[in-house]
Amino acid sequence: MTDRKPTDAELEILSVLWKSGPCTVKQVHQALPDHHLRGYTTVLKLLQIMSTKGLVKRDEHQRAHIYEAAVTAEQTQRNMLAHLVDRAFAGSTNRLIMQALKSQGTTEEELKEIRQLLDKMEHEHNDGATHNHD
Amino acid sequence: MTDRKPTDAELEILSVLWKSGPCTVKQVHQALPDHHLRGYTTVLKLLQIMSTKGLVKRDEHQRAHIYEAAVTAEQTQRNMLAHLVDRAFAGSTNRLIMQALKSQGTTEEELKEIRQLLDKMEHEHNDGATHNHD
DNA sequence: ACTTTACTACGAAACTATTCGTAGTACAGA
DNA sequence: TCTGTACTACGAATAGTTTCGTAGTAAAGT
Repeated sequence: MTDRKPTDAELEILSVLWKSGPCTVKQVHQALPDHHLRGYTTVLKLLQIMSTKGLVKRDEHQRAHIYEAAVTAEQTQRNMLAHLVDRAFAGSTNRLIMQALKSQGTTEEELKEIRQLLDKMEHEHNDGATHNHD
Repeated sequence: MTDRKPTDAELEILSVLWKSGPCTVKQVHQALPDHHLRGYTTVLKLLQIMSTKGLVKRDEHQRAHIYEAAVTAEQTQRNMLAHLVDRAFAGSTNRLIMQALKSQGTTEEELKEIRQLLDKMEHEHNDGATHNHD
């Protein structure tokens, strides 16, 4: 349910819904970066399939159905991250983080942001848990 | 060339090659976690396809050909990370890192490791120079 | 009422990934 | 040489994704 792995095309549509909230097919279609390359009915079909998969839910009260993401960005991101860690990083989330840090042109602003989260996590470690330093 | 996006099955095979170095088909097959579920010729076929895609190269001097990864783990990881950032994180690597940090049960050890990399990157920001100290 | 417009539903084609079976071949051992 | 083994090559079946065309329908305009 929450642990589905959307395909690329599905992800593209989910991104629109996450960003814009509930939309008609038309709105989704127009919001796609390459909407002139995709047929309208392609998007419709995709949304229908996603609906049966439980990735989106729809409100049929209007003539033009309203589609809405049924999975949150966070859930999906975590799943995909977990999958990637598994497949390409030999199971090590840490390795993924290190690689991501290296490969981006990070601004100081962003580095600071990460550092703050790091601090927060370290606190939680110290308060809550048994820590073993060997 | 460097920017191919391996499929799941391909990634599984690449992982073996990254870990073990050059291998025969047999060796790859046996190294797969679920090798009893995959046919030998399935792996062979996959390796042949990957060869035409440039993901692996092979040495045909032996009767049993030797396959070797033609892309590095790092390159591939970066590509896949970039792809994921694009698709699922609205282009923000930072958001990916934050999410990854949150979703893992991180040890203090690992947090420290990340912090060190962070320090190093901040230094580079400050003096603008590239210096590798390690 | 009739026509046009804006939608949905759905079948089917095109493509890709993954699977394995069968056929062919080099080589080792009898 | 003959036979069995261990390998490669490759076609073809299956399954999933993505595409869109065509048909049907409700609603709005005339």
